[in-house]
Amino acid sequence: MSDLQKYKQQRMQKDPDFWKDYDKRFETFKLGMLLKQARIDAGMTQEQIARQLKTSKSVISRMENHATDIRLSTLEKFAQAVGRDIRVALV
Amino acid sequence: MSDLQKYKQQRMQKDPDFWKDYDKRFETFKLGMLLKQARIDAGMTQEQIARQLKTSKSVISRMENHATDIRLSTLEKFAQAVGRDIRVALV
DNA sequence: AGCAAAGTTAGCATATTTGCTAACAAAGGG
DNA sequence: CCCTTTGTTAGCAAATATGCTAACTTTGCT
Repeated sequence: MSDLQKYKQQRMQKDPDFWKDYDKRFETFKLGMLLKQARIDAGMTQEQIARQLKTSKSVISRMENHATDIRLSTLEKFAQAVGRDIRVALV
Repeated sequence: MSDLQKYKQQRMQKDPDFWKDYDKRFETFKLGMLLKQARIDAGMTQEQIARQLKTSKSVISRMENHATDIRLSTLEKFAQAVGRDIRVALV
């Protein structure tokens, strides 16, 4: 089962009304998953990322889960911590 | 990592002050140009964009010139105003 | 089961963007 | 030139992300 499916199942059980706002939150969710996947691909824990960004692991967790919006600079810092770079384009 | 990035890293250690805000300024510049170009390509004035975003033209000008940082939601709104969409990726 | 590492969340303080107004500058047409 | 449109900038208020602490939960391991 994919991470996406696992996430949905767990979230539905805890928060049955979640599906109502699902579409609204989907973009946020996708970004969080992108970050989480990048971190896992780099084989790092949230705390390791946090140390690189000189912040605390709670900040990282929020970025991956609850962030409603995010600044480009924050995204950039996260990317560098996992040894990558961001690309933003208008398509 | 590109040669430019390597050079900057080495140079940054020797000369921290000069390169202090280099990345930030350069990214801002690039982003501003991207937005401005997108607007011009769409054949729109800053005021037209502003009306779509329900804000004032000064906000648009600042985005294109002086914005030091920007939120993804803001970028997204701008993109929609010029009939496009943003794509953000970790590369 | 018990323990430790990893991850989540809430509440509050701080930092920064964003929104707004108003004045000014630049560019172009009559 | 004069006038209009377009673009720029500063300063302030409001909205929002970010930073931090601390408690809690989950996961994996022995």
